[in-house]
Amino acid sequence: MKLKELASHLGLSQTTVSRALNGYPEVNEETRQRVMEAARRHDYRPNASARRLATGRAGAIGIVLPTDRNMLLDPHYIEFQAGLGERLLRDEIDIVLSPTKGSDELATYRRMALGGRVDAVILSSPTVVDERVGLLTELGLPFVLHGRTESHIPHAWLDIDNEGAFHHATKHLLDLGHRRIGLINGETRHTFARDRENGFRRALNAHGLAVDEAFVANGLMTDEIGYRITARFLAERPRPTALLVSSMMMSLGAFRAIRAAGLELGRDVSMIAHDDVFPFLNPDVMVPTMSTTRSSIRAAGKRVGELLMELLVEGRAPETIHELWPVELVVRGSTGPAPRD
Amino acid sequence: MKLKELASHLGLSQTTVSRALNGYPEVNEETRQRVMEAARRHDYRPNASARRLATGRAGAIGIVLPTDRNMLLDPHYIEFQAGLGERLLRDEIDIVLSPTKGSDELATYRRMALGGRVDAVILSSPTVVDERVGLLTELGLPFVLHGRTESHIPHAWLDIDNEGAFHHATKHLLDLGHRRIGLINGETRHTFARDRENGFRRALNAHGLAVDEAFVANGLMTDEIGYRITARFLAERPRPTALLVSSMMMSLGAFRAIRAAGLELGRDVSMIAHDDVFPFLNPDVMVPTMSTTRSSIRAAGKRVGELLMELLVEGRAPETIHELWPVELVVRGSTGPAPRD
DNA sequence: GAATCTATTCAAAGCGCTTTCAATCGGGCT
DNA sequence: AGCCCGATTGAAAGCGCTTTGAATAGATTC
Repeated sequence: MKLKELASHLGLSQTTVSRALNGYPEVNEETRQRVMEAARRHDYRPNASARRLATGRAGAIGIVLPTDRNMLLDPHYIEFQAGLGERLLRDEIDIVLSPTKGSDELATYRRMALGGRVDAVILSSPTVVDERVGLLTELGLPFVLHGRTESHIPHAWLDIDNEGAFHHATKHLLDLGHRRIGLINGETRHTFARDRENGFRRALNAHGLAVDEAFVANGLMTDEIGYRITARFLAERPRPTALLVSSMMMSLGAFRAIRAAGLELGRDVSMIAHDDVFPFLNPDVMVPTMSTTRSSIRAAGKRVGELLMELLVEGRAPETIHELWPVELVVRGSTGPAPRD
Repeated sequence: MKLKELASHLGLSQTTVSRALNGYPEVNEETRQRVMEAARRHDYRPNASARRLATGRAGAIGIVLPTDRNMLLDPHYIEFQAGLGERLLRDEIDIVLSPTKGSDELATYRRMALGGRVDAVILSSPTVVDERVGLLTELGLPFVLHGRTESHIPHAWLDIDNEGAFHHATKHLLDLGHRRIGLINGETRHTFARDRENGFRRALNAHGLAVDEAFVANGLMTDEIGYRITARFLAERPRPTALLVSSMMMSLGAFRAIRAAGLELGRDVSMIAHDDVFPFLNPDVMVPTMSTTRSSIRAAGKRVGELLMELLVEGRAPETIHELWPVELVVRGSTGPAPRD
């Protein structure tokens, strides 16, 4: 069923039917009801491509999906998407995933912009200096950055307070008497990793402590890397009495390494991990329960969707969109007072 | 830059330029080169909507994404998507995610089909009786089912041999002398869960053993549920000496429960978990290493993408597409001989 | 030299919508 | 009666691309 047919069925012009369906005010209310009813009865759906072509709007927002194994292809993505989708659903906006090989990433953004497949894109896991911001600005494709990057170009972003979170967490450990604290972080090129490290260092410095570089490590946020780094840390003498871990996934590995070293989490070694709140990994039911800095990545996705709509529909200026979310510290069983030497 | 402009730039008609770019044979080779070169220089990209409208093809395939927390919103999804994307990338096919609330799922498929946003869809995690197959067939929207469902309607599917995998795993445990084996499975409505249970039961029966229903449990495949079910199993007397677990995520919880009960994995209790091969969770580096039934969900995604293209481009008949992948059993450290009573 | 191919190019007609610009019809006003 | 106005509806022009049906020019055939 297309518009034309529907219109002739009703004995109306396409114009009127189109207007009625799209909520234009100049349509007689009675006519509108008739049109709506007929549309429902015939299960009419406007053809997406035609509508897009006519309006110039794509009705979709894009996410470039790097398919390389070691990109951020992990639960973070899907949770974020779920939140985003939750919001976009309301306006029947689709999410277009454009798979890409790592090296072609920029080209893929270019393709998206020029091809008119999407009205805007989401940028995730930015690096400290992220060229995507410049590219998209140049291409004129609206975007919201989830995270932050150093750029003089004004743009919309939403980030959590990584610096503050890890500062807070570190301070908490210091207050518990810990003096040798290890940082198990994501890859250095990512802004969030740098920010977390900054928070960590600031807290130590404020306490008059130097950072032991042997206890700062970065890597992919996987179970395995978490295990390796922790094992390495615990082999040092003296070893750290507390660990700050950038992801729950890594903390799983860290946990194993602690046990493998014959130590007990929460007593011999304390740990605080950053929790993005995954439905399948609950720090509350771990044994011992895991202390975390917590911020729902799903909620962030939802909010980013909202901001995107403001950008697109209400024409809000990108440079007015800067949101920094506070991160709460949830103290649970994996943190305790520093053991006596 | 649009086609019209590019054409007038070149002093050619839109027709010729369009043909040159799309590889039609009736274009002079020299002309084609000129066109290609100009297109590159001007960074020309055909407008996706216009092309879709003209050809009737959407150049995208759809995935309905249930945003409810307790649907399959977990790492399985993203890994599958990554594999799918890897393949679709080659043909510049997009993946359109249509977020939906659980209850509106069917309506979302309907919307996708009628709106012409996608050329086909992927169906994931089917239930034993899955109404989506009927709906899509009726709507005439091509699809490939990842998994299986009971349906008299011919359709394309790719599944792993869940029955065989768990039969094999159970048999292996029996051979090691285990007699009380627990099954920690996904939700019963999913076909894969039913198939795995069937494999489990068949192996026990073939061995002349009755299934102890107290040792069969189903639930969401999360860390937490894995923990709870295992704790319950281990509280029984006599308790099971081996566990069959439907996901690595659950096995993490199971592992904790085993330890919490003061038991040792691989000695007091054996475990075999199903591994979908996540990059962030490696059974080889766990302590002890985890025995698994292994099948890469990412590889499945890639293959489904391939099948989709055969369906769409080559016009292969859906009913000729039935792939059942064997699942390998990888014996590692978490399985050992049954302890003496 | 006329007729027939062959290779190449083009004009124009859609694809199914939205939107501009006009047209129509009563009623209200002067 | 004649004119203006608000409310409602329509005809037609695009949106940027693909594709059909023709046209053109040079090559080949008889």
